[in-house]
Amino acid sequence: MATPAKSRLERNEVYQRFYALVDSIPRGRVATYGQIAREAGLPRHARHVGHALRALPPGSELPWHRVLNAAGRIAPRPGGCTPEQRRRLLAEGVDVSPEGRVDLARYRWDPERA
DNA sequence: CTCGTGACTCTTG
DNA sequence: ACAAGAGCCACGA
Repeated sequence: MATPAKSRLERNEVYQRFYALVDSIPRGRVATYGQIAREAGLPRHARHVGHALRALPPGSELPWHRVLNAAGRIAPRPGGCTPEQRRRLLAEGVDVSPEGRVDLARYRWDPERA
């Protein structure tokens, strides 16, 4: 068997942890995929955060738009919802360049600091 | 199970 | 600042 049931359950738990972390990003702040993975106790699992967010239903309440890549850019994705992510961030007071770049030094969420 | 792909990241040049 | 290569590992065919 390539995928034991136990692994699937664990994956689900990991996803829930990612969702909880993303959900705790304050309004007007942003975080990176790698950062979320680290906070979840899984360093170098940045891609898994991407997978988790990709599996999110369209009408989700989760603030997925507050998650950017390590370069402080809106992650390009096949869906084509990138413009909407930029729009949502702007609506929260996050300055996003037309190219989708955000100043992480200014907007990065620091769980320790608040 | 193998293989290709990817909402990633880091290091080099 | 950008491009290329390597590392990482789950997902879907």
